[in-house]
Amino acid sequence: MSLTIKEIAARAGVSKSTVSRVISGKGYTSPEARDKVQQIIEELQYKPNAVARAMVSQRTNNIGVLIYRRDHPVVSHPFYGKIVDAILATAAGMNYSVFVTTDHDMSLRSADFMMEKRVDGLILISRLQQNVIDYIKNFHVPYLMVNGSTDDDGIIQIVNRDEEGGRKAAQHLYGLGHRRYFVLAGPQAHRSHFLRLKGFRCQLASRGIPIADESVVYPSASTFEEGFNMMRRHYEHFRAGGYTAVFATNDTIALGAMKVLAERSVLVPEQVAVMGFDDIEFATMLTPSLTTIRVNTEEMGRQAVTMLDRLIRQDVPQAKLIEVEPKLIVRQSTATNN
Amino acid sequence: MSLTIKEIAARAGVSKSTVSRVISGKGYTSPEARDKVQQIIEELQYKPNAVARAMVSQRTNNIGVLIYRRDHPVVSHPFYGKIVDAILATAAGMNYSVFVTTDHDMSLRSADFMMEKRVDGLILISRLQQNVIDYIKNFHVPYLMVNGSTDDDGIIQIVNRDEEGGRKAAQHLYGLGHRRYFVLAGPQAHRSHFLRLKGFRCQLASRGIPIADESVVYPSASTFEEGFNMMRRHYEHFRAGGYTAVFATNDTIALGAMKVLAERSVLVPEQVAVMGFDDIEFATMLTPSLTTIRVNTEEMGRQAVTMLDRLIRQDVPQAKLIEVEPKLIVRQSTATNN
DNA sequence: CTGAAAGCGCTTACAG
DNA sequence: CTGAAAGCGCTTACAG
Repeated sequence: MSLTIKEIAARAGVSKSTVSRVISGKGYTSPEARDKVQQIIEELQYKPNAVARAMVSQRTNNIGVLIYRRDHPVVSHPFYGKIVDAILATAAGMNYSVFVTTDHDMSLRSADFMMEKRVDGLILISRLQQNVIDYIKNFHVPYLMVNGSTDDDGIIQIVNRDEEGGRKAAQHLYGLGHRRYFVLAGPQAHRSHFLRLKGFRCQLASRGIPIADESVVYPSASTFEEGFNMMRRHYEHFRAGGYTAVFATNDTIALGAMKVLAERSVLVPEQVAVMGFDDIEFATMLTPSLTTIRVNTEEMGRQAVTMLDRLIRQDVPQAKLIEVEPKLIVRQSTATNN
Repeated sequence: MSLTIKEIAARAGVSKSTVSRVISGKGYTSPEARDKVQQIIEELQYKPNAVARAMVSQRTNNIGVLIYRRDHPVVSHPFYGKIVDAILATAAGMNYSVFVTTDHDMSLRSADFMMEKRVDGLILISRLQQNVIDYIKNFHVPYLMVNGSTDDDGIIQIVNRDEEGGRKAAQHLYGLGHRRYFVLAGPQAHRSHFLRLKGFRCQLASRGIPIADESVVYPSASTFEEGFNMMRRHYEHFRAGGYTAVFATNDTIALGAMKVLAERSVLVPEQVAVMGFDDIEFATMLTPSLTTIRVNTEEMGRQAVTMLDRLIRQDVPQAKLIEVEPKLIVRQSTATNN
């Protein structure tokens, strides 16, 4: 059927071994043999069968990306999608192909998939269940976690400095003169949301402005709908509280809150300043555009693939935790009028 | 290293053949042998090596997704990302793993990747260069195109009924009483944008309202930035024209235009109604939320995988063109005040 | 510098 | 019902 090395060898009048050598560039080959073989390969557009290669080399040059999302799409997720994009770009540059798998329910099935496919390594994104992690550990594949949340500290992680990001957000709002802050904090079981809130609070506390518990509400998911619902539910309380600034632990929650403010004709930023976290693409599109803390997703994706490649090549990195730096992005939602 | 069938066979005291039979469920095996083997497999968490299986079965159970985007991220693309998500979901249900590849430059390299990996089939998304298609044709892999744009009519395509969608958009605006329409039409080389504009125009022409050429501007890319820039550039012309409705051939262009209107304090929908096309996730999030024509991306993804699977299994479908139905989604940006 | 042989981990006829 | 053998398409020592 498909062209094989045997066919190439026959046409070139050499052995399979020789063809293999010219393809890999390893071992000696006479210039004549080499030219002849290369010409035929070119002519017939022969591509070595990667499956066969993987069979003998015990390397597939594939990596797997496993994302856990309970109820939401994943690749089109405005934040995780960016990480996946960065992974794809870096992986392509390093000659890895990538399997993308998502998992809604019992995550073992999709993990199995990966194990059977014999990927060289695995990138876990977001909050994986511990049982999935334990399961993966049983096999020999190297793996690491991006923006994860786990108690398992044996695991290499690529994360954003979320606590510092929270501090930057607080510092920005504080610098604008705000003193009453209303916070929408996503699921605290997730490392990111927890640390963002913590950093935000700590920074303000250090300025002598502790955030009261009544000023913080907790959307049960980091989604637009939840941000919207929680802001609606607590709107009266919010208005009564004299808050001049809203901080949400991610952009989509912030967008949900802004939608409620728009409904109520509350002007942003004139009456209330709003900040999010992540810097998703939409943040620039709405009016007013959203001030946020940008997570360097490109760097995270790049580090993930680079580190995984090292793990695969047994060049074990020392660091268990790789952190990327967040950055304040000021836009209209916190602009001062002038 | 890794557990092999040989090891399982040894432990169970049977031959590799028998182990293979109990795993595949094909051929006869005595209940005793079966139980014993299954127990050991369970105990050791043995997973058959998919690479070896692919080697002999000549089937990888992998499919590849190849997306072309000149300068933009791809997986996080608000529209294509949704299609990819639908593909992932359907593929998982049919026991395919999926490689996702994007391609910025010369697209042959990433296509090569796929050919070497020996995917069982390929899904091409968006506008691929003809040379890539020609290249892919050279190999034996089945492939089809989703939301594509090609002159090549030998190719199986899954598309949205874009022309009809354009008509529906026109019908909606017409029904609201609008008579002066300003249109931002994305790259006309792309089938979707071309047909959406065409449908829109035809529908109105049939109502006796031809759209003059001066009422149509052409963003050079289907992006927010281009929508924004073009609306800005033509703003004076737009104001002078007495337009009461804006139609953009996709949502992100519409969002760009809306941003300009917001800047100029033009009220949507009170002064100007705005419609997009696609129904990206963000359409619901901004205020006013965007009225649009929803493309059934789930159905497209599902059809793509289902059809590709049939191609792979040689169950060749007759239809060259599979169309999915668009749907009008009315939101705030065209709401009538009441 | 080159070819024959063995082997990667499976599956699939084919004997028995 | 079961096992030995061949083979999928490569690569890698090993002789020559």
